[in-house]
Amino acid sequence: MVDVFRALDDETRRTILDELSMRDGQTLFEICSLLTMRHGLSHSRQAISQHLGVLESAGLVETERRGRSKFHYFNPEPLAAITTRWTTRKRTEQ
Amino acid sequence: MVDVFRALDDETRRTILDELSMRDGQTLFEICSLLTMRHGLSHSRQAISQHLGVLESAGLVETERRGRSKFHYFNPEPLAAITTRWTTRKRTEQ
DNA sequence: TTGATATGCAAGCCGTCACTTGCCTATATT
DNA sequence: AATATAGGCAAGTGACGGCTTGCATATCAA
Repeated sequence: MVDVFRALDDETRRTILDELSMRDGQTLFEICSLLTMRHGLSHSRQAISQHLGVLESAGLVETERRGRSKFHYFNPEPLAAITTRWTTRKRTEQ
Repeated sequence: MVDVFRALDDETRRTILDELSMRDGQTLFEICSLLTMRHGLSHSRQAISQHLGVLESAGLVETERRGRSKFHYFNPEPLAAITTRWTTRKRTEQ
């Protein structure tokens, strides 16, 4: 299990979330292509696969397998806990 | 310069933000005490000092020096950019 | 069935991060 | 002035993370 904070601490993973938030349901190869074409990130397929594994482990990406393809979907729900941790907190006067 | 995502990718730093968000203007020694007493984190003074440096470099903590003491203040503003990056984004239909 | 496509598993390398240790500077106290 | 307090700087260590490489599995097409 990877927490949301670690999952977000990587620019490649953040860019993957950018792409998925714009266009859901992409496969590993499609994501690899977009990262190379639009962001100049030339990583191996396995590197991206591991990144997607981290994002899925943190609950930020959900997957659905059909045939030999695996489709990835962005789930923004875990992001809510980040800000609420420090915004909705009672203050102790000094 | 440290970005917000890296600064948040550490439980000790997140706990420091917890403490500062509850009670602003604490010194290094006060923060060290709280981490040991209330959270069982027994790190050296230098370790906490380095964490505060990271948080300050990310803009999450601001400091004010008076005499030989340095007071630390929580600044939640950089947190806003995290969620807005993925929530306020136009979606491309597939 | 044969070959191509889409992905998974695992080991290894290398850089970075968190933490410690030792020493130093500056301010306050007596 | 001498001592104590609050913090800073820098080098070293151990562990973890990101990436690659090689091989394996599963599905589709011809």
